[in-house]
Amino acid sequence: MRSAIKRPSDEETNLSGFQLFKKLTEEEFTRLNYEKTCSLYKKGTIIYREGSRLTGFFCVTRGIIKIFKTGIDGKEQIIRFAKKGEIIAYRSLLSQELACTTAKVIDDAALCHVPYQTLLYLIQNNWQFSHHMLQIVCRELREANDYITDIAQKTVRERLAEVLLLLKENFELDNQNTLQISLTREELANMVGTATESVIRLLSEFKSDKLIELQGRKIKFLDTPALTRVANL
Amino acid sequence: MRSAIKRPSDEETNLSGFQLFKKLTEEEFTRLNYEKTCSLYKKGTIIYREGSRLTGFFCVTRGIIKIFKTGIDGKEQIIRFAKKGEIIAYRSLLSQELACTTAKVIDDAALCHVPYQTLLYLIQNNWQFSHHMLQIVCRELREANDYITDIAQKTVRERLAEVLLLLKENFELDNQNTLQISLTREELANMVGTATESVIRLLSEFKSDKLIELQGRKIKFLDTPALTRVANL
DNA sequence: AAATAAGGATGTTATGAAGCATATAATAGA
DNA sequence: TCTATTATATGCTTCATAACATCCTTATTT
Repeated sequence: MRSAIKRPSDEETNLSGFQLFKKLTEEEFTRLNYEKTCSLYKKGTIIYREGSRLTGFFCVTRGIIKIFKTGIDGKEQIIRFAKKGEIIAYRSLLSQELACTTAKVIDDAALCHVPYQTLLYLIQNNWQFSHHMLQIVCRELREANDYITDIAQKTVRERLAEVLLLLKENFELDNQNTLQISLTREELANMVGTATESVIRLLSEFKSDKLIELQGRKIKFLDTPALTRVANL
Repeated sequence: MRSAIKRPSDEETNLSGFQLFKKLTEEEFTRLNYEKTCSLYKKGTIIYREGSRLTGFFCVTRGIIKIFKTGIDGKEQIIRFAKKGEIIAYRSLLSQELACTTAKVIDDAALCHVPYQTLLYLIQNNWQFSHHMLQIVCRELREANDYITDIAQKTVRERLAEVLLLLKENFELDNQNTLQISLTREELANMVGTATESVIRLLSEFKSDKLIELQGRKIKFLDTPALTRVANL
C-alpha cells in the first residue's frame, strides 16, 4: 500500500491561510488556485538546487524545508527553515537570478507551486500583494543582517544557544517543552557555522549545566532564561 | 566662508539617474521631486540611528554612507556601504519596523529624503516601481545570504581578501588601481568580522606577498588574480 | 604650531575551536 | 533480522585569531 500515490489533502492545497494572499480579490484567488500545482514530497527530496532556473515559487502547506547554500568543499550553510504558511524560492524568482540556495525536505511536506506568470500577474494587478511581498523580503533581510552580526561577533557557544532559542520560537514544542523538529548535530553545526564536534560538545555542556535535556535528536528545554543568558541576548 | 550653508547642486537633487525611478510616469516623477527634500551632510554625520522611527527613505546622490549594526559592547558590524544611485533606510520603512541599523556619512554626501507617503503612493500606483523595489531588496538579500556563508565558513584571511575585491568592484579606482574609498583598519575589521590587529597584520602580509600596496589608508591593487585565489573564490 | 587624540604597527601570550582519531550507538537498507 | 552505513560521543593535538601591551605615526583641534 505504501506505493500508492497519495494526492494532497484539502488542507494541503488550501492557500487561504497565507497572509500573503489575504488581500487578493475573489477573482485573483480563483486564478491562483487554478494555476497552482500541489504535490507531496518525502523527506530527503530536493525541491530545487543551487544554480537551477526556477519556474515559480512554492507555498509550504505541510512539513519542513531546509534552505541552504553550499560553501567551501560542499559544506552546507543553512539559511533558514520554511514551515507551513511560508513561501520558498521567491527570492531568486523575483530577482530573476538562478537559484542561489538548495531546498531539501526534512519533514514530509506538501507544497503548492505557483508559476512565475501568476506571480507577475498578481504583482501587476494588486499593489497590496506587492506590498505584502516587500514586507516578507524586508523582514527576511533584517533577519539575515542580524545573523551576520551574530556570526561575526559572537562565540560558537553563544550562537548555538541562540539557534536553539530561535528553533524554540519558530517550531512546535510538545507539552513537555521538547522541540518537535528533528535535526542532526551536523545540521545544527551548519546553522551555527561551526564543526559538528563542537556542537556535540556544547550540547553536552548545556546538558550538564541543566539548560537542556537530550534524547537522541530530541531537545527538551529545561531553563530558557539561563539559555538566553548564555546566548548573550 | 566655511560656515556658509551650501545648497545641494542640481546634480545632487537630480533623481533621474536612479534605476528605481525609471518607470515612473511624468506625473509621478514630478510628484516625487516635489515631495523630496535634498540636503548635504558632512563626514561623520549620523543620518539615522538604530531604534529610531524613520519618516522616509533616502536616495544617495553623492558621497558614501556606512550602514552598520551595533553588536556586543558597541562593536560595529558593517552591513554595507551605499553610494551614488543607491537608496538607504528603505528596509525598515517597508517592513514598518524601527531602524535596525545606523547610517553614518563617511564621505561628504548629498541625500534626498523621500517621505513614506510618497513611497506608498508609488507602490499603490505603479506596479513597475514595486517590482523594481522587490528586485532591489531581493538582490540585497542574496548578498546577505552569500555573506553569511562566507563569514561562517571562510578564514579571516580569505574574508579580508574577498572584502578588498568587493570594494574594488563597487568603488572607484584611480588610474593606478588605487581604491578611492578611504577606510580605517577598524572599519575593514568591522566588515570582515575580526579584530583590528588581525586586519593590520593580514594587510601587511598581503603587501609583502606583493598583492597590494599600502600608503596610509589607500590600497593599491597589484595582483588581483592572486588576491582572488587567496579569497578562495 | 603645539597639544591632544585617533589610528596604525608589532611582539607576546592566551584560548576557542577546528581537526583528527577512535569508539560506540543508532538508523536504515537488504 | 542482520548488516552496512551514518550519527554521536570523547580525548588529544594543533592552529588561527583574539586579547593585551606598548610604541609609533598621523590627523584634528585649539
